[in-house]
Amino acid sequence: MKEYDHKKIEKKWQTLWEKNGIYHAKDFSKKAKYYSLVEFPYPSGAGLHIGHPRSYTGMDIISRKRRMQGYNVLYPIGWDAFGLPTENYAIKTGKDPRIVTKKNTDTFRRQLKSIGFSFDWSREVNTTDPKYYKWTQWIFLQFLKKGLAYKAKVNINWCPKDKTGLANEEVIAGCCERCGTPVEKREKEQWMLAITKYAERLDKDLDDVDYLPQIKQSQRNWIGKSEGVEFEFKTNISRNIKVFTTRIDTLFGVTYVVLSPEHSNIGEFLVQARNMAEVSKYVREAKEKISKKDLTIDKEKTGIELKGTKAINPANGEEVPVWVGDYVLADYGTGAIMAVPAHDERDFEFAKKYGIEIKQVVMPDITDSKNPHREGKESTIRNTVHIILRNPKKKEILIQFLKGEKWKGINPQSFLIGGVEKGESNMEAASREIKEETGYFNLKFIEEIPFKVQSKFFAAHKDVNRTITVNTLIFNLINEEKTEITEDEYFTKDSHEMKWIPENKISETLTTEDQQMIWKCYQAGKFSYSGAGILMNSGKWNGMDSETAKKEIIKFIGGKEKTTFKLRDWVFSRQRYWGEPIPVINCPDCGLVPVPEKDLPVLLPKVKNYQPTDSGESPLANISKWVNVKCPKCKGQAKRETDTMPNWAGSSWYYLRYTNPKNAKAFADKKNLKYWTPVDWYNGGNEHTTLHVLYSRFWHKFLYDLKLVPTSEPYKKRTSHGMILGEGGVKMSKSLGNVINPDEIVKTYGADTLRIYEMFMGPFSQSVAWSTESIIGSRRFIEKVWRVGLEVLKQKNSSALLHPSDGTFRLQNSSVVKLLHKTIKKVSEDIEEMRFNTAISSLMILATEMEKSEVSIKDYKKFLQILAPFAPHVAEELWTALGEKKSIHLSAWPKYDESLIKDEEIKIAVQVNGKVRAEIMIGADESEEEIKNKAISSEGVLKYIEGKEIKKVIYVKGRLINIVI
RNA sequence: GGGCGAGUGGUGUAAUUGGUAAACACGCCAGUCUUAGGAACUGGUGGCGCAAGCCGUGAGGGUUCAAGUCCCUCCUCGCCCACCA
Repeated sequence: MKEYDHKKIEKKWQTLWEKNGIYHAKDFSKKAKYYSLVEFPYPSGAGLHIGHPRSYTGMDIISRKRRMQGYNVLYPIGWDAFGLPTENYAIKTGKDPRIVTKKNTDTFRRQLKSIGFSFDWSREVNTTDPKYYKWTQWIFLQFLKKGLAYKAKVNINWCPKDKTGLANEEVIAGCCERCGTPVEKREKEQWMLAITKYAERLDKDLDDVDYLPQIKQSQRNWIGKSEGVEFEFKTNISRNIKVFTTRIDTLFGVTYVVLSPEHSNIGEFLVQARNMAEVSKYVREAKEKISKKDLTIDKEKTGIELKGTKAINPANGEEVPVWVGDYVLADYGTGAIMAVPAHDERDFEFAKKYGIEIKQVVMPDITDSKNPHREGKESTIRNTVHIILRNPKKKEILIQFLKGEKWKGINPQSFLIGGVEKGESNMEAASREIKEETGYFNLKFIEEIPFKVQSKFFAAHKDVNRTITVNTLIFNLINEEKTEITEDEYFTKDSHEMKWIPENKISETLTTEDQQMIWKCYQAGKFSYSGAGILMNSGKWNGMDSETAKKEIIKFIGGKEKTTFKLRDWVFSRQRYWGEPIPVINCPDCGLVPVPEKDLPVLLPKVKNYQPTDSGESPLANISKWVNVKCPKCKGQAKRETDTMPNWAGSSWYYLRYTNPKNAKAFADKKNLKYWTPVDWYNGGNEHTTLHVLYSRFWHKFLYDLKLVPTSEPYKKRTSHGMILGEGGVKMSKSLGNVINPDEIVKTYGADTLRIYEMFMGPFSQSVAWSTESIIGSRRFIEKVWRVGLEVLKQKNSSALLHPSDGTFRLQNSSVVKLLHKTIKKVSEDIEEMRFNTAISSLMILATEMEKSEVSIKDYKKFLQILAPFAPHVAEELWTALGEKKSIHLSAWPKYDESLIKDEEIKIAVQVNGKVRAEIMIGADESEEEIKNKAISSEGVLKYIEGKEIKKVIYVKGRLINIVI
């Protein structure tokens, strides 16, 4: 053994590990099981992305550590191989996607193996394998049986470029997630999965899983649960209007009702309107606009009144006008709303635009600091400006500026330059200073300018923290050393709305006045208030708080309490070739007939042309031999369903298949599922938290209800990793030419270096920019480990240096041993928290120390063991060179010795008034008194405290001493 | 507009959760080795200052013996969602 030759070593061990099957998970082993999972990759033609190994190494480290801790670990891998890129490639080249997929998975497999992941390759799955998708189809049939898969004519999101329907989740800002083309709305018959039936549970059960808080939050937001009331407005025409609201307490403030242009019964309403022609025209145009969903168009709300139609408020019998407006969504709630402009910002905007009445019915509680008031609209209020200046140089500029003409109308009330004097509040100091400097203080100008009322106003003065903040605009001007501002600068929308926010944290006296002003503005209808409060103008409910009033009013009008969700049913069909065929037969007599289970899988036939059709049918529709079948029920002529499933289908249950991948009788045997599920730890990309994770939780719950899986949740714990960006922090992309090929890195630096580098480059959950320049550091570290290994080997071969009794090296340095045990502790803990970067840094420190001093074989081996999950090849090589026969990855994770972690002598810092002046050494069991005395009399400190009175001495155990004089 | 998160050396970042800011690594500088270049190793490397020392975690303020960390105001950036009644 001489040179560190990564190529030789890595190849050798990868082959041996595979041959010995050391990473194979054993079904039903008596050991405790541990199921760690990473998202299986989509095998694209570009090969493995440099980001893949990040997630995989992270979970590999955890899996390896678990094995060493004695668990029976399942760490599987497979291919999520159905999908558009492969299909598009097939269209372009005419190659069979099966062949393309085979080629791609071969590449991916080779690449993954070259990095030395401890996957159990014997359990590899592939979603495009008929033996796999047979069960995807089978699960679909169960959905169908339970009525959760259904066909419906829906307005779907249609991508004109990919020529396929998209789920809401696949539409990003109105564009196709894959190709960025603006999405159109098309009415089509589609297969749907009723995920909304599970919305409540998908939301609630998040309480019981260990997901990162952000992940839970975004799932919750996506599900979008909100509790409210559904009730009807009677009208003077033949049809009532059903609405949904979460703010029934504002019912008396309803001044109009709005229907969505896409409301299902819009036709009946418009024919009865006096201005029918106009309304129909509006509805047509609005629909058009919505269908384009072009987000570059301004989002101003538009609408038209249905002349002659009146809705009757069930609370007080008042008649209010009925409108059609494009800000009301057809597919949320009932497609119609009660509009309360005084208490809803959108209604407010609309009412202002069309001159509809605004009626306040909720009084904000302006003394309640916890008032959840959100935001208001433009209003007017006296402007006060408060300034603190620390820099005396800027003072002159400010004073000049204040004296300028432009500023005359809006004199600041106060500003502060030198700081607060004893016994003076900031306000007082400011008053004094401005008076001294400008003489302006006694002048009180009141100018009304628009501003945006903010919640802080209502919360204002409870917590009197007398901070006075610089008005940003002035501050900027001062910083730029200007003495004038132009008309434009002053009157830009920006400076008013964003910057002229009057200070709210000033004093009790001011805020009270402000509050009165706000109240006046509010009553004058200058802004809307959407928080809770006390009811007014609401008949017998006056004086009641919002929450109680809600309950009472529901009772009174007989509304139905209802929970709605933003989550929509899942559009499950795609008019594409490369997906699982939906196993259904359309019979003219029997209707939709499921393919009998014994006939599964419905194989995806070979076609000549993969091009999707403009009519929106899958290329499968052209294969008459495949399409035309006998109806399983009546044996008559029938046709196969030609839609395929989206690629989320196969990935919704793949983790179940790993437990029993070759089972031909079921998607997995119950015994296997019982042993292995749930997944103990699942790591994946952030982008999948609202799609894949939610979908698979839905499938899992469904299977749980059928008693086919033993747990109600699939994943016990979910974490996510950050992306790897290109050099300089931009996205890695072909067009930018900054894509890193993992093969190259493995070739020149080795798999261990790549693994160490990817784990060391930054916090695991955060995005980090790739830097080829920096990799060398990780390589140097491994070489250092190697050098130390060679030294240790020399010891082994010269027994003269060893104690015959226990084989420890004679010259062993006790501080290295201590460091080793500290490092074992730190690495063990860091791995659990996925703080791989700091774990590696402590391994680096230890390696450096070991190189400097002597280390025993025994201790060096412990070091190798904690290094092994990170750099498995080099650790294994050195481990065996030291005479071990069994793989290091099957050895027991080292324990640290508690007694070796404690230091007898600690270095602590001595501060005087918070500044470090000296360092002293103290014994671990010295008393506080002794330590304090030592600190006070230490050199370095004396000159600072000489002749001063010591007020206080603070001792922080094992850290520092602060002497206050 | 809403939600989540983040601002620390030339760079990636660390900081025992309020206790010596910059650990570890890249880069850079110097030295050793080398015909040379490179590699490797050793040392140095926040700013100002000859020095003692002072300043320093996006800006300003507050609380504290002590603030990167807590509180308030503001600015900037990233991600996700976006008329969800």
